[in-house]
Parts: sequence; C-alpha cells; structure tokens
Amino acid sequence: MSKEKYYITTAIAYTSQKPHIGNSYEIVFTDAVARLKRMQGYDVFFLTGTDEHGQKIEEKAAAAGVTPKEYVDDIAGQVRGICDLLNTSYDKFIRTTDDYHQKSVQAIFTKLYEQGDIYKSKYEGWYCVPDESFFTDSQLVDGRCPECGREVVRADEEAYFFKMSKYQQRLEEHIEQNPHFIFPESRKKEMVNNFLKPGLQDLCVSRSSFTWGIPVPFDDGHVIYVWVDALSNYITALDYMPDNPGELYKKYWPANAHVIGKDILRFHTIYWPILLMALGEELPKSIFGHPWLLSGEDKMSKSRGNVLYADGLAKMIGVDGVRYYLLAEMPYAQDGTITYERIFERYNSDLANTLGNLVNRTIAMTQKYFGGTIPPARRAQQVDEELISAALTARGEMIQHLSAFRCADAVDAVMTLAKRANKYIDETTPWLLGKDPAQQDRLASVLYNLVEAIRFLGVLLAPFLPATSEEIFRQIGCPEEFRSLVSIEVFGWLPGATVAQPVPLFARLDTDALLADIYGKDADANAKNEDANDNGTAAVQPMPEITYDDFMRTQLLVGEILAAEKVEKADKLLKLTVFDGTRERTVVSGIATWYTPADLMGKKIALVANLAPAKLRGILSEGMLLAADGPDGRAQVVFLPEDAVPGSRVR
RNA sequence: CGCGGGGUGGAGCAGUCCGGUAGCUCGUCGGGCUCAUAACCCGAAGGUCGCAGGUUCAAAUCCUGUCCCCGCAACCA
Repeated sequence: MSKEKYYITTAIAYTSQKPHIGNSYEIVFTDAVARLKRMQGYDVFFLTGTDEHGQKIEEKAAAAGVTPKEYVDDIAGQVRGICDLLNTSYDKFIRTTDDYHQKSVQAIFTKLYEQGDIYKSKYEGWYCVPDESFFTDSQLVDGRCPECGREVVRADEEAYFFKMSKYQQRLEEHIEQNPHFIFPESRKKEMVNNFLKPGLQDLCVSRSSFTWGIPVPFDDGHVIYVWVDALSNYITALDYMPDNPGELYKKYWPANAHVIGKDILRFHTIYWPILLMALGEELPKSIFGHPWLLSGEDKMSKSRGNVLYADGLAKMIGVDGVRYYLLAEMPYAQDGTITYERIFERYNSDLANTLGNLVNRTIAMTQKYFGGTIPPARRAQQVDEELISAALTARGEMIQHLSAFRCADAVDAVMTLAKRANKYIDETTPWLLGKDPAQQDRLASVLYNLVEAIRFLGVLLAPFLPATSEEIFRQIGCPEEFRSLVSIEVFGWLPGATVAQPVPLFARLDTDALLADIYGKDADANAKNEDANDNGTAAVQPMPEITYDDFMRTQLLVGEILAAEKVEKADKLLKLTVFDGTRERTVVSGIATWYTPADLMGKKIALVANLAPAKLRGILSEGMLLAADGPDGRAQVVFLPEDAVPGSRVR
C-alpha cells in the first residue's frame, strides 16, 4: 500500500544578502507542517532553496569584487547553513543556478515560445542615444532626456512577453471554484480585487539589460527574467521537463501547499498558475501567504539597525528557543513582532517554567519516591480523568490547528496540556502521598499519569521542537514505538516508565543581564562602527576603500533652503528651493514624513550639487541633501551652522 | 474619493463570517504549596471592545458616517 503524498514548498530565498530571522520564519513554519504530515503517515517532499539570478546580484557581486557565481555560492551557503542550524527537515535544497534547473527552465521557455504563449515584441520608449537609456513619457523633462537634457528619440527594445490575458478567465474560474487555493481569505480578496479584476497585462519575461540569468536559448543577449526562472523551481526540483516529466514529478506534483510571504503572493497566485496552465500542468492545491515578522514596530532593515539573525539568537536561547518563538508568536494573518524582551519572556514563561519545570519536577519525584521506576500497582481516581481528557484534547487540537496552518494556536493547544499537568500536580499533591506508605499505589498512579502526559507532550511537540521532543523521550525513558501520533490515540498505552536523571530542558534566562549585555554591546558597536553580527544585531557592510580624489568628485556645497512645500499626491516628498551660492535650484527630498516645510525654512544644509538630475513625481530634482538614518528608520537631515556660507564647499 | 489590513483591561493577541454572560498569554496585587529551574497552583484588580449615529428585545459582532495607525501602489537620488 503506497502512502499518500504531500508536497510542500517554501519560497526560494533571494541570495542578495544573509537572511534575517524574519526570513527564517517561513522555513521553520513550513518545517513544522512537514513534520506533522510525516507523523501522520504522508510521503512528504519538502522543498526549499535559493533564487540566485538578477541584476541586483550582478551589482552586489561587482561591488564586492567577486563574480556573481562566487557571490551567490557564498550566500546560498549561508542560507542553507541557517536552514540546517534551525533543524529544518527539507528533502531538497534547490538553487536556480543548478544545472538541471537551468536546462529545464530553458526548455519551458522554448516550449512556451513555440506554442505562441511567449512572443517577441518591443518595449517602446524614448531613447537618449548618448546615455544609452530608455525613458517613459512621465520620466521626460520638458520632452528631453532627464539625465542630460538632450533630445530623445522614439525607439524600441526587443523583449519577450507572456500572454497573460489569454488565461485570465480560466484562472478566475479556478480561484472561484477552489476556495482554498489562496488563503488566508483576506489575501485572496487582495489579489482578485487588485490584479485580476482590473485585467492582466502581458508580462515581460526577458531582460537584456544584464546578463546574470538563464540565457534565452534561441536568442543571444536575452536572459529569462525572474518569473519563469524562479517560479519554475517548484517543478524543476522534481526533475520536470516539458513533455517528459520525471518520476519525482509524476509522484509529487501538484504541490499541496506553497508557503510564501505575503509580498510575493501576486506572483504565486497569478503568474505561476498561468504559467502552469500554459504548460498544460496541474495547479498547486493551495498557496498560503504568511505575514511578516517585524522588528518592534518596523520592517527589519539593515539601515535601521534592527535586524536579528537566527544564528545570533540561537546562541542565546538555543535552536528550539528560536523555533518556539517563531512558531508560537506569529499570528495567522497579521504581522508579528520580535524584540529581545518578548523572546526572553516567552522562553522563560513557556519553555523554562511551564514545560521544562513540569518535566523536571515529575522526573525528580519519580526518582525520589520510586528510584526512577514506577511500580505497576496503581489506583486511579476521578481527578485523573480531567488530565486524560486534556491530553486527548491537546492531540486533536494540535493536529487540527497545524493542519489549517494556524501554528500559534497549535502550539497553544500543546502548552495548555503542560499547564493542565502542572495543575494536576497541585491537585494530587504527590509530596504528601509520598509521606504515607498506604498511598504508594496512588502515588504510582499519579506519577504514571504525569509521565504519560509528558509523553503526549513529547509527541505533540515533535513538529515544533524536534530536539526537545527527543530529549523529553530520553528523560522519561520512552521507547521508540511510543513516540508516534498513533501511540497517543489512547492515554495509557505506555506500559510503565523508568526515567533517567532529570536534566533541565531549558535553563532559565537572566533577562536583565542579557538585555544589559545586548544593549551594551549595541552601544559599543555603534560607537566603534563595528560589525556586531555575533550578538544578533545589524552589521555594517564595509565598502571598498576610495581615494581622496574619489571623494572629491562629489560636489558638496552649503545650500540655503529658501522655500519648501509638500509635493501633491506624494506622501513623502518635499519640494525645496535651495540657494547654492550661485543660483536657486529645486531639490525634491523624501523627508515629508518627518519634516514640515516650516522646519526647513532658512536652514543651511549640505547639498550634493553635481548629482545627476532626476524627475520625481513630475518635478525635476537637481541634487539631494544629506540626511542620516535615525532611530526607527527616521531620516535626520544634516543641518549646518546658521552662519555657513551658501556655495562654500563641504568636505 | 488608488487598493487592502487594523484600532478589544498596562503589553501582545483571540472572539466579528452564523448578533445574546468579553476569552487567552504576559505583567501587577493578594493567597496557597514546597516535588521542582525564586519555578508551580488559586484568587483579585483592571476593558462604556477608536468615536458618533442607526437596525434589534439584545451589538465587540450587522448598517452608515467619522477619526487614527499600518502595509501595498505611487514615491524615498
């Protein structure tokens, strides 16, 4: 009898930089689901990997002075290292630079081209010959090149397009007929209302402006753009080739679930299904757009210095500590937050106090009263029933919630059992029973029930905290055959128990000391401008050294702000009139969130005077002003002394 | 009126689809216990469920309006 298959994937991580804890959430979450499915007896295939092409990587590699391949090898190694560190049970790690993937993507592209779904067309625009650049109507300044002000000509560039509109109706029908295709529900609405209803445009699926990508096989100078390349990983990983799918593909496709971030929902719920339709393949069963993990109130970003990394955190609270936080704390459909305070609080109260202490005290009592082995003679009482019922309830709820991807609820269901077991100890007062020789049978019964409840916890925690689960089994002396989901269908299947010496599962954290240490280090690191990677905070990326002459190519001048006004229909933009010592110029700056025009009137600022002009929201901006990133990502304009002379050089 | 999400005791969340005692975790205060990792158990205080109307016997929940926050899009040179 062959097992039912279950194919689940994460998105592939973009290898432009080391993934932070928010990125790691996705694979840990997916891992929990995959582990549950395996426990339920499914034949699971769990895929993750890296997306390694594109212009951004080409640029980053160049800046770092290495080849793109060297660059992505390094980052992909880090991504995989974090997946391993976090003890995730992926079956395959795909890289879009893998040979088989590239070949398959080329074959897919070719097939779509040959059947007419991809066609070559022209990207039309205004072309500035000296600058070799294209511009759209809205980018032009008075009909001229925004870069150099010269004449532009109508020109076009060749590119490949995918006929999205052809499949639009079929996709709409599919979404309607399969209510669980996109979830949570609110995300589905977003996709349908924002993108499907207004109508799909044909999608440009090739680029010729950079070379770090999979070449279009029949047309030099074009590379396949990210949509066809990255999305296809879900099938190329299964040895898919058009018209000749491999064994893995036949076995596992269609995917049961694509787990992805809410930011890339559009690509997965619209482009990807249409691509599959065009290939004549089945669509994935469901696509889950998970929320984001925010650092405090904000998105994690290096410039804000609020980035946390899985490895740094794991050093402080262990791998399962990190996993626990992610799995227990993230809401189902809303963004979650992470701060050191919350991490430590959660760890202490749930893992150390509720769970760890329960296991510890139970085992310690078993040792103390029975030398580690619970005697067979027992006597049950009414109070036992509540514990037993709580254990069975926890099993059902954990499975139900995690199957519905409501991970925090699933974890909560398990912890509820741990709390109930702690209460049971209070109700049964084994330390009193221990003093009464006549109560030996009852004491044995109480301790047995506790060990059995802990065995339930061990099984139920396995999807979330695999290492802790193992350790629990070891300490209560639970044999292999009593560690399965099936083995906890009935309370009391464990015949007896001989426990090991108690070892605390999770040492309590000295929160104050840790926080003091962290913030102390942070302050240090900021002061010295050092890489503070190790303690889980942001790293400052070193940049290549430049010469004095390099620096002096930037013409920094003292500018005086003569006038300022908000730009209409742009939340963040202020239009400034700046006197540079010679003339007045217009500078558009994205600081309206933090500064009102009145804040800036008459102020002296550092103006980058020889910056190429650019058109922002229809206004030509001639230069920029210097600002720093403050706390919370706020911009802090660098104001110069009031008596600074406009036009004088800043250096 | 570009699209969407959210405002529930000090903090973080659930409940809203299918109206009917406002629930959970943390924190605070008081008590209990001593097996255990100053852990565990019990109890209490604390909320007019953003605001204003409406429907209803009854509204956190349905309807209308309004304020505020957050994403996306636009846009940070």
